[in-house]
Amino acid sequence: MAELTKGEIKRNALVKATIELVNNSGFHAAPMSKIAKMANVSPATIYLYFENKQDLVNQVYIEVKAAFTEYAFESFDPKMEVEEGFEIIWKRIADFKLKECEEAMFLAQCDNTPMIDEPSRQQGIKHLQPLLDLWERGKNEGKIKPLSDYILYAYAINPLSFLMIAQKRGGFQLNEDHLEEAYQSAWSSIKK
Amino acid sequence: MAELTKGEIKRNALVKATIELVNNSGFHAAPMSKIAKMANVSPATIYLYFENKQDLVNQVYIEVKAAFTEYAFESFDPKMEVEEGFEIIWKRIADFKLKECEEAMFLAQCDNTPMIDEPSRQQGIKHLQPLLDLWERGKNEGKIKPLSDYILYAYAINPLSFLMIAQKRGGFQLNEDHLEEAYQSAWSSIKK
DNA sequence: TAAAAAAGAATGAACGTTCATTTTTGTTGT
DNA sequence: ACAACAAAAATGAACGTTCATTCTTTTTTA
Repeated sequence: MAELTKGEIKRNALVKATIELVNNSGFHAAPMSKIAKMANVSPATIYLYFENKQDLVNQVYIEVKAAFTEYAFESFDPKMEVEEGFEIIWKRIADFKLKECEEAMFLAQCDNTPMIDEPSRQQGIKHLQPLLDLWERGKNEGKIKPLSDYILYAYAINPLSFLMIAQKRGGFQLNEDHLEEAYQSAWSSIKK
Repeated sequence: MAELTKGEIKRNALVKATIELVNNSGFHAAPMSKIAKMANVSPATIYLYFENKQDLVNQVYIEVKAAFTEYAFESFDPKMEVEEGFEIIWKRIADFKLKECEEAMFLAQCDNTPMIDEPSRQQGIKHLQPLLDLWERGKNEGKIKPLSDYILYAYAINPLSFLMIAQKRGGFQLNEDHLEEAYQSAWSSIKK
């Protein structure tokens, strides 16, 4: 297994506590003292690993985003056919949003607020490149509508965030059938 | 024209300032003192109109949501054909998100964070009923896929929020062509 | 046993909220 | 029409609290 130093363990606990507190209370009600307590650490210790609160949140965002995209592209190979590649990526993303619900919620919140500073946001976007490349190829091969990447993302990927939040908030339960329906909606809104 | 009392004017200024500050800095960096200053009002005056900061944000949310849905359904008539009704509502919503960008951004932020308390959130959802009714009818008439309202919303309406935020953040410009493409994507993902 | 990591207590700033006054408004009697 | 005045609205300063961050000391590591 991964050899984690004591420092890495503490840092991970801080990251996890930050995600949990920000998810459940929002940035404004996630004070450093609570984050420290939840991570079983002194407030002062946070400053051994992070410059300040903004830096903490930025770093958590970048790391979670990286974990998200790594998960998304894990079984994807750029040599795949466009249809297969998209399906695999889409389903991995759906998987992530359902299984790693806390992380996904955190990303959704960051992506819709001024919580994260601009450089970190840019940094987070970079990892999506393989998907954009796949779409580019799909457009060239006449398999995907020649739409802006923003529109493709809005209709093919982003709806999953909405569904995840709806699920988390109550009532609605996202089951296997729903997921297949959602995938069909996603694909049919971008396929040529 | 509307006869506004001095109090209503002040209250409106407070609402506007809240939206602007929360949009640009987030709840955590929108202190009452700044909201007051931006509304040209003393901090103490806020408490003549709102119980406390949470109440202020809740009320602003409910009011903006009400304005949003009123705008969305303005030219809609429940007796319309399903296709026409949906197109009209969709385009009004798109209009709102582009023209009343500040209000729409505020709603998007509220809908993706724990900023608003649960009762106010529920209150905000109620106004969407005409759209859900239209979908219900569309399903009965075999014109709309028999999907959960959540999924329909996720694919037909919510993508507009993503596009609006992308536009606001930079680079991407949402023009007439984009809008028509987006509408086609929206309709094709829910039509039977 | 020296250096690094961690802790808890301390600090000053900033926050939400309230308080004691002042200003504005609207009503009354003349 | 207006002076007198009570009620309402609005204010700036002040309050107690909480926050992010730092300082000093203790504990752990190597």
